Amino acid sequence: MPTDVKVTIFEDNPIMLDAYKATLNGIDGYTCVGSYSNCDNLQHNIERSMPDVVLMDIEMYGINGIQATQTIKQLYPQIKILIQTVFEEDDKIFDALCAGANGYITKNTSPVKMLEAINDVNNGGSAMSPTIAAKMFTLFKKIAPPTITPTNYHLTDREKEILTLMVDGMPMPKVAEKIFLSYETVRTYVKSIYNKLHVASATEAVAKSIKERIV
Amino acid sequence: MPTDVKVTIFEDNPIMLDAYKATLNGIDGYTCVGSYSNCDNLQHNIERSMPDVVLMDIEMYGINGIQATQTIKQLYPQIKILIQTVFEEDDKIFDALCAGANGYITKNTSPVKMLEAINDVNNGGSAMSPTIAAKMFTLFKKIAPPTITPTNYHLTDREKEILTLMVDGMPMPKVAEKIFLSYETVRTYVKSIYNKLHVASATEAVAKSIKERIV
DNA sequence: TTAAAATACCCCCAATTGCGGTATAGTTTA
DNA sequence: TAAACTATACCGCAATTGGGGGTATTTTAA
Repeated sequence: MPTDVKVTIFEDNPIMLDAYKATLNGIDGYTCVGSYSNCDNLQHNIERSMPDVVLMDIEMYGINGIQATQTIKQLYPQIKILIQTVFEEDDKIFDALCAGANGYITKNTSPVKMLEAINDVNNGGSAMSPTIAAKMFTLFKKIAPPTITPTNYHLTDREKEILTLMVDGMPMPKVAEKIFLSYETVRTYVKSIYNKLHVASATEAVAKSIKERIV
Repeated sequence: MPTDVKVTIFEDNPIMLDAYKATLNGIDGYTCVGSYSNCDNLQHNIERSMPDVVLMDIEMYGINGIQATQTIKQLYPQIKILIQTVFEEDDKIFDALCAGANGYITKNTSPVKMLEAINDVNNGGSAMSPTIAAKMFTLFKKIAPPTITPTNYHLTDREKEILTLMVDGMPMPKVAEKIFLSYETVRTYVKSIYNKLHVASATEAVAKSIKERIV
């Protein structure tokens, strides 16, 4: 028999907290190893329970779920975090994803779906409610569009290398130093980059590179 | 009794095509209104079947699933498209999302899950296999701005205005001309921007502005 | 195999930028 | 009301950049 999936719950509402705990402990394959109604002593509580999966309420007093997610992920990247929320706000989703959440489900999700989601994240996948997924798709399209038809500017490896350093704001003399080329050579490459990108300055090149994800 | 969800299938493999068709027609609530093994006469086939949901194989001869998705979405944005794939390549997912897909599931998905996914997209949600979702999360984090908490650099309106023009690659003399300020004044603002952004050059400022969506 | 890229290097010169200042008038706010 | 901030403007100097011209190998592709 495989080991149970160890779950720690963070949930504002004590009634919900108990309900989740009961659900988990009542079903084979899952054990609730910790349940907390706030994120005080977060590190201590995580270290004591050492869960596989954390079920994290996003709306909590004090430290909120997103901050807690960040903290946990920093300390223990292998712990999977499943965010739970009543709201479906775009920026919250966005923040949660950036904080390193592995899944994002709404609170009206059925217990069956919830256990499924816990399984999914525990197995290295991600779980999302359909509405959340739809929002993520929308968000994705919003921030991704620049590369609908990625133009190929035929930059050589050296050119891409130099362009990348330029995007990091490195002045050419430093670039030359870093990649062991003469200053003049770097300048020659930069000129070539400008030609290929149809720009006339470093700022333009950098802007275009980032916007069109050239580097 | 609610109307059946009308589904049109595009699938390379005739055996799979028949299997999907049989599954759909065999279960209450779903009707297969069209099944095609390629995307020839795409528009005609869509117009004749007028589905609620399209089940689209991504790997097909001739017009591929992504192109077809784009075409269908352009013609009939209300039709939901569920992409099906054996592969789980990052750029395919990316392209499919950009083309306007509503869901993305792997072919090893069980019929139950598939019907669920069809329902999800039909109800305006999105469906994703856990592995796909995980990949999307990763992709998302890669292209999302690195700032979890967008830093407020307290730029004044003028500073933002000038920074915006810089991001467009405009040299300072041109900027001065454009906003009717003296060249030296623009330079003073630029210095102030660099201070606030903690950068030392135009390229750095531009890179930071775009990456952190300051402008 | 021959032409075209790609790689690497150099010089000059004018324009632009970065950095250090200073200064004044007006507006906010503590 | 005094202090702080904002918007505007200027100067000098050194460094960096942009644009133009070169030259020479090596690798790639037609």
